[in-house]
Amino acid sequence: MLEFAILGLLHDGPLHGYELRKQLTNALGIFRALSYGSLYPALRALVAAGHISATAPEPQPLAGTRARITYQLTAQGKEHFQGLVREAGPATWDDDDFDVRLAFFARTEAQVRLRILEGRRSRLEERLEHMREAALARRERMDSYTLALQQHTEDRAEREVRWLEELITAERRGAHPSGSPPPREAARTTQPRPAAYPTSSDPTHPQTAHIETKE
Amino acid sequence: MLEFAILGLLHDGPLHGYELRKQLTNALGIFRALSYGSLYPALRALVAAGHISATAPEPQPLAGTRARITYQLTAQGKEHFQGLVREAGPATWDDDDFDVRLAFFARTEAQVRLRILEGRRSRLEERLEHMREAALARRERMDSYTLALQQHTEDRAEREVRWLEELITAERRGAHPSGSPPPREAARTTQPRPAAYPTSSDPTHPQTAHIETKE
DNA sequence: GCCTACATGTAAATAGTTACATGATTGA
DNA sequence: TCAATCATGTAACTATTTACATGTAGGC
Repeated sequence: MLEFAILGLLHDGPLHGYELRKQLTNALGIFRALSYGSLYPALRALVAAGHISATAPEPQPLAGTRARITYQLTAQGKEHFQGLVREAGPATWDDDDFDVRLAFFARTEAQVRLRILEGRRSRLEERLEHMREAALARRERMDSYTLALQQHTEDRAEREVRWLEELITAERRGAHPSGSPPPREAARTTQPRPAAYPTSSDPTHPQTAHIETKE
Repeated sequence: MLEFAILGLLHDGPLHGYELRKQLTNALGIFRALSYGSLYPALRALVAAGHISATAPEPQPLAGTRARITYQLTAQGKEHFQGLVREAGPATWDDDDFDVRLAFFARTEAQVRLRILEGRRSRLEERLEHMREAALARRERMDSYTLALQQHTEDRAEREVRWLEELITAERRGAHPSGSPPPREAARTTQPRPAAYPTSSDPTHPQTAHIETKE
């Protein structure tokens, strides 16, 4: 999940570790408090895998800073990310994963977006049902705090379902919510297409045209 | 966190593992999908530590079931739990921990309850501030999905702050006496409120916290 | 002189999951 | 016969945090 998020963020342009962390925790809100103890090893693993490349530490660092190492996505990394995006399965429907996926929806094909949104919705509805059953079963034995928590959790889930409903509707209309600017095209690819990958024998859906609805 | 939750649940009476898991996932909503792979080892560790005791597997299991092992809190376990409750520190302010703590508020002293509620609130407010700053900084580079996620996350946090505000107010009114014995069958629920949520997301309507000062 | 923000890293520990294995009973 | 629900458990793995270590530079 962390690697996915790093690749997704790096899609918008090169960044160094420290800044990457800030974006993941503050801007996107995913990863409440990501530690360097997980970030830096992850970055090195991605470099080793060839998904990202690292610049040598800056020879003359800016005033008040230490030399930084800037990471950027390779063509291979871009491919890899797209592969991960398409893999979206049941694991994607729960809390943390879903947020991360949604954060990079602009780089996700419409059909996958819809699958994720609907998967998330039914997951939430399932949970709501379970909660209500359980609540009924033990309603006499519940103190006011448990009850308050339960109701808040239910309320939150209901709200998210309604929100998802809106997103799904917008998606089906082929439009984007909030009348915001459409997802911009990806940054230029400096490398030509890689020749072949071992798993390319798997036939992908041919009708998946990368359609960006431009208003 | 898991051990804390087990001890907390067992406070209400003995349970066997399978049922314990159901309560932790469905009823309390904490632990999205707790696996037996963590539950059973945790139970054994608690037994080894003397915090809970296990009955021998039932000689004659009920129809359609396998022999069960029932666990119950020991006096020592009760003490230990109270110790953990009082330890509530900054780690308690974030998402998962907070829910678990709140779930066992009925067994928590008033002053600790207030500390947790206020800690959680300021944590959320801090997060909101970070998010808004970050959003401002990169608002031109944000696609509609990122924006939608951000707004939903903000909205959720704001709502939780308001909810906490209510809980804190109720707490300050002295709704629950300090160091009181656990309200075993306490908190007569006024109304389960079936599905009476407003259909439109009306931000002006504050969600009523169900901390009824049952006295 | 110390604290904060910037910047990168490692080793050990922790908390949990996944996949597996067993086994009884009920109902389609 | 097959799936589902109930019920307990183990071993291997994964992801992530914590605590530590190093270093620069500006402001109080």
